[in-house]
Amino acid sequence: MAEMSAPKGVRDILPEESWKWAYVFRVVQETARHFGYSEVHLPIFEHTELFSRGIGDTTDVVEKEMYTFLDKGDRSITLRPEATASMVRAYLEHRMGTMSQPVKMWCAGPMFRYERPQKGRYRQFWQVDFESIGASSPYADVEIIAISLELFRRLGLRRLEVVINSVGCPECRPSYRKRLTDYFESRKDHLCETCLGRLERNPLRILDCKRDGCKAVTEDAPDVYDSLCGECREHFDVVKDSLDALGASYRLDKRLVRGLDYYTKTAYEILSGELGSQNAVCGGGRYDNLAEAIGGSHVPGVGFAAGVDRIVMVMEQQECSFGSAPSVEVFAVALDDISRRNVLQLVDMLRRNGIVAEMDLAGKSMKAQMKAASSRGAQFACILGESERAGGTVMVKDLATAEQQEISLPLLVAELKNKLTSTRKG
RNA sequence: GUGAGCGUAGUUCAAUCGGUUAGAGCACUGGACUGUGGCUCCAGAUGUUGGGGGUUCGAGUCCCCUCGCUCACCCCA
Repeated sequence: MAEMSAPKGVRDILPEESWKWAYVFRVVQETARHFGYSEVHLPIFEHTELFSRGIGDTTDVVEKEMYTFLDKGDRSITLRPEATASMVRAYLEHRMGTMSQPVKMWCAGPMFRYERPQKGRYRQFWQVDFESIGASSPYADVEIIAISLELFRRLGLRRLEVVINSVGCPECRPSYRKRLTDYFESRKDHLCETCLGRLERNPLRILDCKRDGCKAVTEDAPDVYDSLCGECREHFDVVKDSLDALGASYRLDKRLVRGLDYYTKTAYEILSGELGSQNAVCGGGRYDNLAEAIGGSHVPGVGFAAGVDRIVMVMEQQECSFGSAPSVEVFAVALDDISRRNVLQLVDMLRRNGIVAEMDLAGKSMKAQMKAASSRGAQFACILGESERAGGTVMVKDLATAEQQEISLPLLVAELKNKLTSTRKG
């Protein structure tokens, strides 16, 4: 039944998984607070132009991966493929340049890219995005990298690889680009077809081609580091020194590129070996020319985005803790129809007192209610029948030990809380 | 956009060389046990074999198309 299934490349996060996601978001939120980043909620769609100018109209993302449509007012609208452009747009639109700089914000939400789905890649996927806008100092870059490291440390991710590079700035990149183009031009016949295309549009991209032939050619390609201008070199040195000071290990990789003019200086990614071929769990860098590209004044910025789907995937693979799973503390059981009314009141009273309580909603027999109580994972069953009604009591059964105890109604909450504290967390 | 593998019940899988009415475990519902879950036993419900077309006396099985899933290329978080 095609009409009964979700569109290709999207997925439902169901109860068995959603509590794990909630845990990840809680950790993100807390980490953001400790680093002084404020949460913002930005729109899921924007003017198409924001992305074609902000991301670059020669990128694959903009050329063929965007969900773009005309709305009823004939405006070209695009479901956001990433969050950075919106962040900078919001910064400019709300004149955040008048605030104390940098402005540090984060957001979380779904992103959309029309791509062929595969492991760790969906058409709707979730990212958490941190941006530090308005400071050009390398310490802003370092803080961004540090947040992502601390976030993953708190989540318990292991065996991550941090890869960093500097892609230069509008001062030094053109000359590097020229040297690179000249170099590849002379070895054209060794390049694959896609790289021949890249040669004209974006020669930096050839550096991370995975084909053996191209890889071999890139071995002797001009080094980015030799081409960095003084400012970029100094910036990069401070970033590296600071990471050393923080005890963070990283690998330099001159193949890591962001070929567009708005991306400047620091570029980094954090990779995990548990993800298959979509191995980046986080990626980011500096974009000092993005604000201008989307029509604003010159505002430097740096940030990262981390993929929530992939984070959860790695955490599951590495059996990381997601805190405690939601659990039912009390399941109230009615022995007859008259007791159902009392059970309803009982459950209501327990909930008001902060106890996780449930009851049968399907009109089941007592036996089936008991079964439901244990399949829901309840710790206690509170049984209510004719004799309990008469005595103003409730029969409390510990479902793990099968011990039973009749407790009078006024004492019930205190008794239950007492029994629960031994197993309760947080 | 390109390539490969796979689609049978909610789920995991079975069904001989193409042969009758497509089965089983788990899960679900009910009962044995009329006020006590887990264990056991019994019973029940659930399928357009992803969809369409073709070959054949006969198709879950073979062929074509299509859709979907998975992985990889590509790209990225």
